[in-house]
Amino acid sequence: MSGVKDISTVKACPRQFVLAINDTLNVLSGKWKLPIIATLLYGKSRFKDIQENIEKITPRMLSKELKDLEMNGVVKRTVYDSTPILIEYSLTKSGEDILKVLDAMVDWGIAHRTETLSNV
Amino acid sequence: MSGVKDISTVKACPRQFVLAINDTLNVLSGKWKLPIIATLLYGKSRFKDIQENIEKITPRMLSKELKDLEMNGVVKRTVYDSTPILIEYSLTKSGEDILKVLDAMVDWGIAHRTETLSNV
DNA sequence: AATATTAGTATACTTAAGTATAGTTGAATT
DNA sequence: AATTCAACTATACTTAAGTATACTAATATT
Repeated sequence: MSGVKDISTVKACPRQFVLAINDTLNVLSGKWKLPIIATLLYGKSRFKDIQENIEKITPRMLSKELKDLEMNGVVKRTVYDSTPILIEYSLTKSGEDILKVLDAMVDWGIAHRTETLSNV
Repeated sequence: MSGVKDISTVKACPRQFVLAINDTLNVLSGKWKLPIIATLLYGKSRFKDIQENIEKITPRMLSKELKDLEMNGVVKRTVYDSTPILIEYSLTKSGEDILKVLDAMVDWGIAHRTETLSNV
């Protein structure tokens, strides 16, 4: 019921829809956001693991993006006060739910490739 | 059947899914892509109209982004050989179908706001 | 003939995003 | 006591994205 369903609906596209789309794009855009989210979906959780899983990301970028995702409520950082200290990154509920968006993107991307190939 | 349905599926996320997601992000990312697509969905079609509809976009950026979207098969440029010459921009089938992605983004964005507010 | 309109292009510049490389802190291992 | 490891931070730099301002070519209007 919250979705944009057709063009006539878009004509009256409310501000909160625009904000919602921008929030979503914010979480997904940039070179490393998607690899990081995918890695966390896959189950890897420690800084080192994520870094090793994503070839060529620098610790600087990983740190920056993780902070960014944490601030945006997509990633949760947990410090385990064990010895040695363990820091675990995980997706929040919202973070996991973003799969639905990725799902729609996969569908569109594949359909689009088919579409554009058939028009050559 | 092309969608990413759950985490176990993601574990085996095929290359073509990644490519598809990247294609989609490519079409949507940047400061002006969404406003342009929204304007075309709304029905405006001439360069001037689009420019007037999107406050603060420079002709340079509009020109660049339209070319980009055209190359990506999302926008179609039609030259009407009338006097005066008329150039019309419109969304392709794929371009219109991207509404489904926007739809998923609206849903996630709104749910995410609700979610994060409830966690304060 | 001078001015306006549409659909842009050209050049120079600024800001944002990302990279490279080295260093830090605190505990653990040898 | 010296080295290693995890989880980063700091500084300097490059590349990409976006802005500002002015201009052009082809017609149309006054």
